[in-house]
Amino acid sequence: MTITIKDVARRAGVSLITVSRVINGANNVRPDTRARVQAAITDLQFIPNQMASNLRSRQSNTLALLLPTITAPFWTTIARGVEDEAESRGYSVFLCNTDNDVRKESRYFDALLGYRVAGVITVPASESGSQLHLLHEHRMPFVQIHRKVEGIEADVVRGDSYGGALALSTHLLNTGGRRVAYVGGPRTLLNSRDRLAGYEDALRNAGVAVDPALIRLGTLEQQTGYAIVRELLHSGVHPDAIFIANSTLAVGALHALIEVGIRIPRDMLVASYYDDAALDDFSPFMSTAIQPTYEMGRLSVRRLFAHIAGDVLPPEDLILPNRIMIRDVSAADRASDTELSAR
Amino acid sequence: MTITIKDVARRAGVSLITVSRVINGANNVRPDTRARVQAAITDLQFIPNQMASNLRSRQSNTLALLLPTITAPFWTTIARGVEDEAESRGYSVFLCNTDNDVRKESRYFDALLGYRVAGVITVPASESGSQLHLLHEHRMPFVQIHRKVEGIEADVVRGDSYGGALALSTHLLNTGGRRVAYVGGPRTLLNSRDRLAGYEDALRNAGVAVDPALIRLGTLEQQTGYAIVRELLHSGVHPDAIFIANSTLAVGALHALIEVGIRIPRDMLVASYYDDAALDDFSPFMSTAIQPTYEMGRLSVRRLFAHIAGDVLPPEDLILPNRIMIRDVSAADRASDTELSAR
DNA sequence: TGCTATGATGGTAACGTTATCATTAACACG
DNA sequence: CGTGTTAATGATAACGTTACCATCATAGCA
Repeated sequence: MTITIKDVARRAGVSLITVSRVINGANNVRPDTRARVQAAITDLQFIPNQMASNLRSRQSNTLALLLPTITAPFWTTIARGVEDEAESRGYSVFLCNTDNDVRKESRYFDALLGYRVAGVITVPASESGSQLHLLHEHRMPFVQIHRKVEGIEADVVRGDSYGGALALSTHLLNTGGRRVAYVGGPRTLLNSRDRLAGYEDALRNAGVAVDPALIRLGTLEQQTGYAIVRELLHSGVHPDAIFIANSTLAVGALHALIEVGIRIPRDMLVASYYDDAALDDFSPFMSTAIQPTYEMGRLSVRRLFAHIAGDVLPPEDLILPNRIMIRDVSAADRASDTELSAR
Repeated sequence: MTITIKDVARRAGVSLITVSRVINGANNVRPDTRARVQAAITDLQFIPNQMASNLRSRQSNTLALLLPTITAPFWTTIARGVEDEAESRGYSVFLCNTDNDVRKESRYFDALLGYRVAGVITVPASESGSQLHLLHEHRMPFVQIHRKVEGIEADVVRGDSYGGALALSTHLLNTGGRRVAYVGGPRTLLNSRDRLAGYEDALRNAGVAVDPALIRLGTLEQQTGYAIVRELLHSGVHPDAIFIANSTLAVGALHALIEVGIRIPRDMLVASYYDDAALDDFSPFMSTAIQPTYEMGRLSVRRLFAHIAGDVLPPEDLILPNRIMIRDVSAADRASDTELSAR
């Protein structure tokens, strides 16, 4: 029914093996033989069966990429980086959407192991509950992006959360912030911890005491950002600046600020992690840290290929710098504003 | 090296076939035998080799989904629908990102044919240049979403562009619009044509002449929406309402309106196709048509499975209704506004 | 008791490709 | 001219699973 290598061989008047050699670009085939085989392949519209090839050769030219969701630019830009780098090496990418659900993630792990993909790049669905050890146990090469599962000794590629938070927090302090609030994710996430540490160190470096009342942590949802900022404004702690450590939280936070009529940067200095360039217009006077998502994707593939090639590399934290965009007014501009701490 | 069905069989004291039966849920295995095999599978952490299984059974439990890009909610919501429906039937989905590039798309077609996936769901990269006939020639079942390739007689699942455009245009006319402009995509796209037809019929139904000067078509980019609206405002045709037939164009168009200081709906009635719910706040007074992306994904999988099952169905256009959100002020409110056609 | 129907299990070949080794021809060299 | 070396090609087995058919035990029934 379907065309096989056998049909091609018969038509070209050679053996199966010679066809196989042509397909795989072996160099020990006479040019005219190669041409005859190529012609037969074209004539018959032959497309080699990857299943059979992978089975026999015990190899695969497919990678898998697991992402928490494919509806946010942060993740999809990573996917672009992964795909481009993989494609340049002749590999296809199996894209999987975990929805941050460790059970869905586990099902994908099973499927990927079943398909014997060459390697896996994953943003773990959870830093504590992910069954990443499954991959280890089956000797499946893998690289983590952005998150790091506890107890797993393996590579992680991620942005420099500590550095980004330090830079933005320092900037807020330099431009007049004196009571700088922190709105961020839970301590259970590596990047959230690092960002909090960057914030705290910025305060310490500036000789400003860390006030626990100004530090608000919550889940990484828009709703949460909104709720936290509303509470912050009504709690009587009177922040004059806010550092928001996550892009999704920031959207909610900005809504809360706008709703109450707070003007940025006149009434409140704001700096934030911000991963969706499309939303830039939303916040023209907010300094931001942007993660190198595309590069994270590419680097993780490069690292993965080293493992696939069999290189024995000690597990590493590969940290890429964030892009810091300074966009609010200078301290001088703001100092002239008498409504400084009105709220 | 890797664990195979053979190892499981030896450990459980049964033949290969019995293990295979257990894996595939055959019902003619004694419960205690089944339990022994299950135990052996668990002990050995055996994961069946899908390559071998697919090769021998000439079947696959994998579908492919090709999308123009994965960085826009419109497409990714389709992906959700496809994945959910596929998963409920025990199928995995190979997600592919064509970037609207027919060459990239062709490479994916080759890969998918090579992997002998069970079927393909695709948003063609182009309605004229896509090599969709490749799938036909290789008897690969497929369903198109949103776009329809010329000369290909096959199913298409899409939103009711004509109906959506008719409804919104009619609404603009009903709420006081008299010179309703049309901003939309090129006539080369099926949905763009349908939307233009809906707009024109709305005018005809209302007894309003179609003025070519008010109809502006362009590429589906934000930039284009911006440029078109600026030109429209400076061209002297004085529209008092605009129907924007595409979500991406709408973002640019709104920027242009805001920039010039036009207030919606006071100075200009606006209605638009709008597929990104996240941007809703951007346009609180704009009526919108929202496409049933999730359902489009699910329906296309259901249709695809009918083909995979071997049902012979005549090619069909499966058109799903859009959700129409009416959100601008009423005609009465607006009529009292003396600045009606100031610009 | 003998016969058939049914359920449980197994043996062997096959899916379409590539790994491994073998074979042949061509050629260089002393 | 014989020998060794290399290039081109082929034969066969194997990858890990399932299709197909066979076998055997058990039970039901006349």
